[in-house]
Amino acid sequence: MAPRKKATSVPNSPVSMADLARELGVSMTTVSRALSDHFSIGPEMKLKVQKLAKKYNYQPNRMASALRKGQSKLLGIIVPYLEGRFFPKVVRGMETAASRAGYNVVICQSNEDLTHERRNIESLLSAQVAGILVSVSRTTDDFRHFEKVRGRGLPLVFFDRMMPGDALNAVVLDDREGGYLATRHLLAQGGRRVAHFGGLQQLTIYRNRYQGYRDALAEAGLPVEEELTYFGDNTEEAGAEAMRRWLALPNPPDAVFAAGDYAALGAMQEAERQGLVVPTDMAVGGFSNETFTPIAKPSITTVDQRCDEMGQAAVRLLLELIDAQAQGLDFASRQLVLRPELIIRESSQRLGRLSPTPEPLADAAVQ
Amino acid sequence: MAPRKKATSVPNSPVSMADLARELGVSMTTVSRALSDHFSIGPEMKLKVQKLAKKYNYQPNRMASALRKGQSKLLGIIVPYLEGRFFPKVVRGMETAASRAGYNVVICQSNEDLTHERRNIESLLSAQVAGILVSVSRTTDDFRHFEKVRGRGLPLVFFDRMMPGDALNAVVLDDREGGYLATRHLLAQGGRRVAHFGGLQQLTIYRNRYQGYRDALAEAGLPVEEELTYFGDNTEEAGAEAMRRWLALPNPPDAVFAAGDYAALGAMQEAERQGLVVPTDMAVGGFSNETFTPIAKPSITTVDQRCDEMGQAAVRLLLELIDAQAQGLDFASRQLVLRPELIIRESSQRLGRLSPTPEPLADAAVQ
DNA sequence: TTGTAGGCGTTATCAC
DNA sequence: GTGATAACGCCTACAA
Repeated sequence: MAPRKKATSVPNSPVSMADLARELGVSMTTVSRALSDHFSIGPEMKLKVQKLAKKYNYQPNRMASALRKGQSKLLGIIVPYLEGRFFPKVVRGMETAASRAGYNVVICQSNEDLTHERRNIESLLSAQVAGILVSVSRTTDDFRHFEKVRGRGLPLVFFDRMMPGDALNAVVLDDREGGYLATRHLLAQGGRRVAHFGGLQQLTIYRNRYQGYRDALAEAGLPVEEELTYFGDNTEEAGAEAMRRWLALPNPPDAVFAAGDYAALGAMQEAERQGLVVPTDMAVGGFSNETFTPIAKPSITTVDQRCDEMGQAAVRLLLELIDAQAQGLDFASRQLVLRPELIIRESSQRLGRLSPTPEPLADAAVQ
Repeated sequence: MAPRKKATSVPNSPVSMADLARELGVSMTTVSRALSDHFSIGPEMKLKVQKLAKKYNYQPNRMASALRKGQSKLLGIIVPYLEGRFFPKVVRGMETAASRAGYNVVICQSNEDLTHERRNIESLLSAQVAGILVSVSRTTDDFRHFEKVRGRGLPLVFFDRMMPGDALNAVVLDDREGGYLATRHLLAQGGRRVAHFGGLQQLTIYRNRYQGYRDALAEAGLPVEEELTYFGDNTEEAGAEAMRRWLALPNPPDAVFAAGDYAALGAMQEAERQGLVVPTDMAVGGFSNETFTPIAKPSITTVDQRCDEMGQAAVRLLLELIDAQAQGLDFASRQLVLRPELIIRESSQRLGRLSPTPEPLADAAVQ
């Protein structure tokens, strides 16, 4: 039996196509077609149906439609976490783009954990999402769950962090370019010995930022010195620890490019604790344009990741895939690469003047 | 006909209960019951079914189940926006609690706009969510769309910002208490004339923070002076503007409690630009514990909103409502009030010592 | 303890 | 142009 409550207990019970059909004395087919603007329905009939639908505030039952079509109006999103600035901003862009196209987004967090990530995939498959957007967990070294998604013919788009391979759809930042721009800038500001705080090298994004660093050094004819590189988690403590090691060297660096803003901040603070002046004695550049970077004193030079664009682009790509698949077309896999933006602030500016008024925060919010 | 692709194009096509039933030579009923651990099924049969389900990696089609039961495993969330620290953190807590209970969350942004909010509601109703969590848009002054949700018998929980009325389920912060604690602290630090930067007074949260401010003044036997209050958006510029006005007074304040951290920061920076020393000449307290507050120099005293708890508590309340409704029980509406936490930092500490080492960032993240 | 059958709301196919 | 009907996958009242 239908588990729905009696009409008495639920006054505004949802209206179904059958209700409209009955009231108009036509068949459900007609109603369905009129609502989806099918060509075979006469214009005056269409109008009648649509007016009644509006009157009763008819909302199609998406579950029923999804069941019938094997295709819902839901997009699944898997992010490693929802802290910091990056992922919330990307998700924000995704939700905006999705809702413009009449889709809703379902969010899952993998907590940087493979097991969670697998469960997230199952859960989204079970929810019959029309496609999945995923930024791969840091600890993921087995990618069969993603293969399974593709095996089911479900469109899949990676963003920011992708699995290895070529035949993938993805939207990523040109992290190498970001590392290159930041390092070149530090060199241009008179850096002679530029150190690098690198993220964990399992993640492509961090390998690429490191590569950009090396490219910039190579371009300047400088060697990559092992003692000037440190790899760790992007945290203040790790950044401070790296700086302590560097300052204990016989020939310490005079600039540092950190692959993350938290590490940059920690390194900067440690340098100041040890009596150095930033940027004069030690220029600092970070990565991610975290909310605090324009506020820190000195404000921190960093690389912006175009979060919103990334989210919107990923959704657009996914919707194209869904469309193509609905039409039975083959779709060559595509990788979009967004260009990062170097944001120069006080922590790296040795030459030229500092801007007299600090720039306003990008993220100002009312809450 | 079934719109699904042929088996050749989709090798790992999803397995249905009918498939399992056929393979085992039993009825779908048996399979269905075995999978939901129904008492009427023998243990060895249960085992057989569950093993086969595992073998084929059977995932129930939630759309079908939802359609049948009139009840999905989706929770709808409406937030005004996904920027800043607060809402992403709350959503994070919601997703965590929801996924523990086997639910997925669907996110919508209202962009602080009534029209969007109405559309969000329609969209979630259409998606057949099992319940809705909403933080009301700032511009919303018509609440019929929420009444409609309740009219449909769909559980509704407000968080942080609720609509007016009593018979509501909600999880909110005790904003009055937060304002009171912050102001009392500023007075205890020797503030004689404490100013207040207030948010837009349409929102209850800001009215309550203002009320807390007045309560603390009253307790200290001080009057509320109109020239010491300023209302505006929580932005750096507005904070700076307020401070400019106050410093132009014949008898300027020596402390300020801002209902938002961005305004607190702006006010603090403006005071420093005018040559005052924070906290000695001007003590500053904010609200929200934004990511930048521990990093600013001086670090900013603020009120933490227990975001994660709020998200989790809201989901727990919603799930209770869903449960109660499934059992046909009546559920007295309930309002949970979370106690805020005053976080004392450098911007307000005139007495006692400043902590020698700055605390680590709460939000350190790897991205 | 297990099976049969009907229906949730929508849409695609076929017939008129 | 329009209508009747079957099916999507699951759940459950009822029968056996």
